Amino acid sequence: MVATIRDVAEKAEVSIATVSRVVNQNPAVSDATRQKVLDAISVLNYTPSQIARRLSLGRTQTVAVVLPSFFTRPSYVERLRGIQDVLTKSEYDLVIHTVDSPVQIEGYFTTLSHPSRVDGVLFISLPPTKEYVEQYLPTGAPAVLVDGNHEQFSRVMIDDRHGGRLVTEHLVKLGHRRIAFLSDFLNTPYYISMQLRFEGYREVLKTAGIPFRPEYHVEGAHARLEARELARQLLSLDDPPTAIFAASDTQAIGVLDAARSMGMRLPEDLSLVGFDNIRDAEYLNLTTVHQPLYESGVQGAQILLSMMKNPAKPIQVVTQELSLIIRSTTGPVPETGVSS
Amino acid sequence: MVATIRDVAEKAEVSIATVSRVVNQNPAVSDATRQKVLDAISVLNYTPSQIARRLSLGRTQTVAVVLPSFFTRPSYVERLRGIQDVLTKSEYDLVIHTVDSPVQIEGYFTTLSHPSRVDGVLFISLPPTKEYVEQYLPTGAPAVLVDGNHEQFSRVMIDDRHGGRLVTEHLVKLGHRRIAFLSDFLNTPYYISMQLRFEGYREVLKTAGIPFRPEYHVEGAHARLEARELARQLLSLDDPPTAIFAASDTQAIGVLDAARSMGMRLPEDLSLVGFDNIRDAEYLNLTTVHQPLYESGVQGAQILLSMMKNPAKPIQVVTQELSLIIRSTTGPVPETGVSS
DNA sequence: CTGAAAGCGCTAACAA
DNA sequence: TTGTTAGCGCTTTCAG
Repeated sequence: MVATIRDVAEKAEVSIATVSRVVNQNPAVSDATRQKVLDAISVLNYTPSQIARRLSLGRTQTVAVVLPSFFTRPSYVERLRGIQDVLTKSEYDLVIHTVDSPVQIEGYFTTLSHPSRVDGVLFISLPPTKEYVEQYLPTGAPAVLVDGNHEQFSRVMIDDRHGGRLVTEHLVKLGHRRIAFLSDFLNTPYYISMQLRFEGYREVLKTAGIPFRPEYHVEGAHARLEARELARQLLSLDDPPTAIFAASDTQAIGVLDAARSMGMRLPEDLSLVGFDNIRDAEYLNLTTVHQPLYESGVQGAQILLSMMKNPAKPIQVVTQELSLIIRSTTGPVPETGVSS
Repeated sequence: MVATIRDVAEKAEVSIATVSRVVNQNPAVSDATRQKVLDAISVLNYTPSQIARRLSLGRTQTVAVVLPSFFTRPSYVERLRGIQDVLTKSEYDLVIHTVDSPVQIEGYFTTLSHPSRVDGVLFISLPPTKEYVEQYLPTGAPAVLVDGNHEQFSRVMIDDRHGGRLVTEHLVKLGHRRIAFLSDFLNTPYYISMQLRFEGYREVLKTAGIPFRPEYHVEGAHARLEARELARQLLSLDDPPTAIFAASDTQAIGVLDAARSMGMRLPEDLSLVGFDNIRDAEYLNLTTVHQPLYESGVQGAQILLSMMKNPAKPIQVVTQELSLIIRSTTGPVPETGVSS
């Protein structure tokens, strides 16, 4: 029913090899024959079968991106968009796979990245398993980590610990000493980045001679609602923090709402810093750390493209710049604060 | 370098047909041989080539979803997630294509949906072009419209006009007569849905004997920031509306901010209704119309799956239920309002 | 500049 | 229950 290369060859009265040549822009075809072929193609409304082409070429012309199933989050969407934008311009198809449990990760890391399925893989915010590293990385399709950090992978990453320091230093400089840290659960396989931010936070406290107070560290699911509750909890302490460092903007927004519902004004009564600089952060005038989300996708995809073109290429590591964006949710520590 | 079916056959000392049988769970294989093959497979770490399989089967085992390039919006992401969730459980790969200009749509509708590339196509919020309908729909891969409405397509849709009525009736019932409508630009190829909501709005006004006031209809880009400006404009009129119907929750949130920044309280000073019931709407306690976004993806994908299984299947149309979710941003018209 | 033919890795009759 | 074989639609030597 659908025209094949053979139909075109027949109609143009040439061989299928010639048709293949004109389709692939091979210059070794006379203008006359080329025209005949082109005509036949348009008459028959012919499109080459990608599948056949791929089998013949021995490549799938497809790259997979694997990411946690809550790709609903703004940060994943942004990264995905970056990837999508560069892949669209290439000859590669993009297929998306989501994983939601650590056990599933295992499976995906192995079967998915098998050369029979894809020519390359992008992992977003997912740490590779040891099995994958040992068994598939050496022989399998090239892989790159976006928002991940593993010596044996090409990757684009940020210095999360540094980010944690940036935020905390800013707050300390403003005179805050009661600084809380609100984040995801730190003990999940996904969020090593959060742990690093936490470490940066603690480092700066230490340097500033501020003792770490466990009650100032709260964890919960990565969502506004949960963050709001955690913030209420924090702000209801006998000796509440004067500043909150939320490990993501999404969570910072929850804090914002909690503060607002408790009648507090920012930055007069409370200072707040987020992380990521998602759209809403700008909109809400939230002080935050900017990390290039969209660009991380773009760069990851570009690195992958280059690795697929030249498999001998050495590991490439891109560390993206972080910058503190000071907006209106941070200010000097309130005068009225009871000094601890 | 990678094991093929032939390697397995050799190692197991059987024919490739037998290997193919065990791989495809064909019961006509003795347990003994099956075991031999299975062993060989695991020793060689064999995975069948999907490409070869597809070529042989004459199917691509791939479905494409085509959507506007701003898939960054919560509503698209939700729909996409629904599609992804059902496809993950099937044997189909999902490839994503975005289009950003009407001219690109044209191209995608034709080349993309060509049978050589995909077995099925899902279009999200994209109206099919006449060319596509005439040339490709009859012979090409089955297609379904998610959030679209066209007689010749299977589709899952909502009654947007009805949604517009629901909102407006609610407002009218509360006593409002100065009701504004804030939306995307109505004259783009994408948002027919917005136009229908607008029509629903006007119908109810008419029924209620409320003349339509052009200055109460404002349009702008689909974003919080733009909506905030539009709302300010609306609220600064000499005779400002007492209620605003925002055609999407995202825009409603912009209105919320505008009102708040002008010192207005909701619903005392202003009533506000959104549309979609995205996560944030619940979080912000926004009165809105719930439309099953995630489910639209699920259903669209299921319909497509059934069409691919049985191409003779007639067109399936699912109209999803809409429901008005009354939360805290709507209330009776303020007493102090100057009656018009 | 053009054509013949082998082969990419698999599936599915058809035979045995 | 198993093997043989003919494709699927294309790319790519190798000859001419």
